[in-house]
Amino acid sequence: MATGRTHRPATRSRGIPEATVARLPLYLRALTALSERSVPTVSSEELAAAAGVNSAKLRKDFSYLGSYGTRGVGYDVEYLVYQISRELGLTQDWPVVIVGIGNLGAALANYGGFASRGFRVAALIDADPGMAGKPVAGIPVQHTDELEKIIQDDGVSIGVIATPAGAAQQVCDRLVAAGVTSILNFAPTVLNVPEGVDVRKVDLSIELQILAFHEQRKAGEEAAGDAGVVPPVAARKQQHATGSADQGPDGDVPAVMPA
Amino acid sequence: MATGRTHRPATRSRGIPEATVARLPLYLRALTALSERSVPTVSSEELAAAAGVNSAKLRKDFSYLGSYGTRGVGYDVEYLVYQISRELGLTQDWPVVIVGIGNLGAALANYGGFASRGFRVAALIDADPGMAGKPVAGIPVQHTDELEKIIQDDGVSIGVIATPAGAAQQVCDRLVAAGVTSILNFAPTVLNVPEGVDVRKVDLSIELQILAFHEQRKAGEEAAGDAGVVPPVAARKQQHATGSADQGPDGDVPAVMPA
DNA sequence: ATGTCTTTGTGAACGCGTGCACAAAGATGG
DNA sequence: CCATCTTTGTGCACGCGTTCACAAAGACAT
Repeated sequence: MATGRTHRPATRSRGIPEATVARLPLYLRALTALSERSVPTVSSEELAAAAGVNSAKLRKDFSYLGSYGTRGVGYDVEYLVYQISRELGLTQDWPVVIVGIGNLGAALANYGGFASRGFRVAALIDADPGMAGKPVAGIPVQHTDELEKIIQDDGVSIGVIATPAGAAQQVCDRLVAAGVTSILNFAPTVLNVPEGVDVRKVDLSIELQILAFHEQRKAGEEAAGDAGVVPPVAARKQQHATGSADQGPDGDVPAVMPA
Repeated sequence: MATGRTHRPATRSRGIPEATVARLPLYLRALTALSERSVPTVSSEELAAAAGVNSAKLRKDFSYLGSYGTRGVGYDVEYLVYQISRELGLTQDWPVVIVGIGNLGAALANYGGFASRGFRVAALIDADPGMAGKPVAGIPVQHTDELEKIIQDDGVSIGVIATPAGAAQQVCDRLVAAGVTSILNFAPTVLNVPEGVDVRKVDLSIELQILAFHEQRKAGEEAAGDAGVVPPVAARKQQHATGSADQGPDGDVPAVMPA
C-alpha cells in the first residue's frame, strides 16, 4: 500500500512561506490593474487595501522576495509586477490539460484567466467517445486513450481534474504516471498521490458547508441579546468603488459564453 | 480605506476552531460513504485515512464537538454523521441563489452536490434579458431586476456570484442589501462587504498560479536559468533567486465541484 | 547640508494549529 | 473479577503566520 500521501506535513526549506505564496497572485492582480491605469508607484497601504489584506502583512510578504520598495515613496508598479510574475513562474509557458469535459470542464476551458497568465490549455480530455473531436472553446476534445501521449508530447506538468468523483483517482493516477506533478482537483474526493506531487482541491460543497456553519451561528446568536445579524434591508454604510463606469480589471473573467 | 474583510479575524464562534470547521465537511463525506456501505463503526485511524488527514488531528477535531467515540471501539458512523451535520447546520434547508449564469453558473446549477446536503437552488439570476425564462438545470433563469424580491421572498441568506469580475462588487452590494449574509465568490475580485457578512472566494487563476510556483521550484532545483527576460522599467535592483521552498497545499482551501 | 516627513523593512511578541505521546476508558477473554 | 488489549481524548511543546511598533532609509524642501 505504497500509495503515497495526500498532504505534505511541513515546509522543510527556508523559502517563501506558503501563506505568502498564496497571496502573491492577489497582489499581482491588484498591481496589474494599477499598471493598466498607468499608475507608476503604489504604497503598501494602498496596495494592501486593493488586495484586501493588512499592510504590514503585505510588506512582510514582499520582504521575502527582496527589498523592492523605496522608503518614503512606495513600490514601482511595473517592477513589482515583473518580480512577482517571475517568482510565481508566470514568465514561462505552462501547458495544462483538463480532464473531464462536462459542464465544469467546459466552463474551465472557456475561462479567460487561463491564457492571460502563462497558462495554456494544451488539451481537453474526456472518457466519452462521443465527445471526441467535438470542439469546446475552440479546442477539439480528445479521448482518454490519448492522455499519456499528449502529456508526454507537450511536456504537460499541470493537470486539472473535472471528472465525477468516481473517476478522479483513476485519472489522477494516470496523470501522475504520465509525468504530471501538479494537480488541481475539482472532484469531491481525496486524491492519493505519491511524494513530490502537488494537489490543490477546489470543492464547492465544502465551501457551502462552511458558510452554512457560520450562517447557522449568526442566526443562533440572536437568542442571546441583540447582535449580530445584519438588518435584512439596506444597512450598508460602506460604499466605495467607482460609480458605474467601473473599469473592470479585465485581466480575468470567470466564465463566459463565447463560441 | 474600507478594506473589505474576507474572513473573520478571530473566531469567537462556539469554540470550534476555524480549521476544524473546514475539515468537518471532509469527515462528513467520508462518513457518508461508510454509512452507505453500512459500516457501523470506524476508528479514528481509518476515518482519518479516508479523509486524508492525521488521526490525532481528527480526534482533536471531534473533541471540540464532544465525546462521541467509544474507547476501544471507535465512532458510531450514523451518530457521527448526524452530529456533524447538525453542527454544520445541514439539518436545515438553505436556499441559495446563483448570480451569473454563464458557463460556470450553469455548471454550478447542474452540480448534484447541491441538493444532497440541504442546499437548494432557489433561483438562477442573470443580467442578460435574453436569458430570462430560459431553463438551466430545469430552473428558469430570472432577470437581475428580480434579485431583491427573490431573496426576500425565499429568505435566501447564501448567494453565489459567478459573474464577470466587473459586475461582482455591484452584485455583491445588492445581495447584501437584500439580506444575504454569506457569499461564495467565483469572480476574480476582492469583494468589499460590511461587518457580519461572510465571503469565501474560489479562484481558479490563483490556484493555478500557486501550482505554477511549486512547479517552477521543482523544476528549477537544478537548472536556474533566467529566461533572459528583462524587467520592463529600467529599474535594476539586486534580486536573488530564491532557493527552494516546498510544496504544501492545504491550509485554506477554496472550492468547487465536479462535472 | 541639514532637517523634516513619508514609508519601508523587520525584530519581537502573540496566538492558532499541528502532532506527539500517554493516561484514561472501555471492550474482551479467561 | 481481574488482566490485557484497543482506541479515544488531551496535555504539552513546537512552529508557522499575523500583527504591532519602530528604527532606518530615502525623498524633498530650505
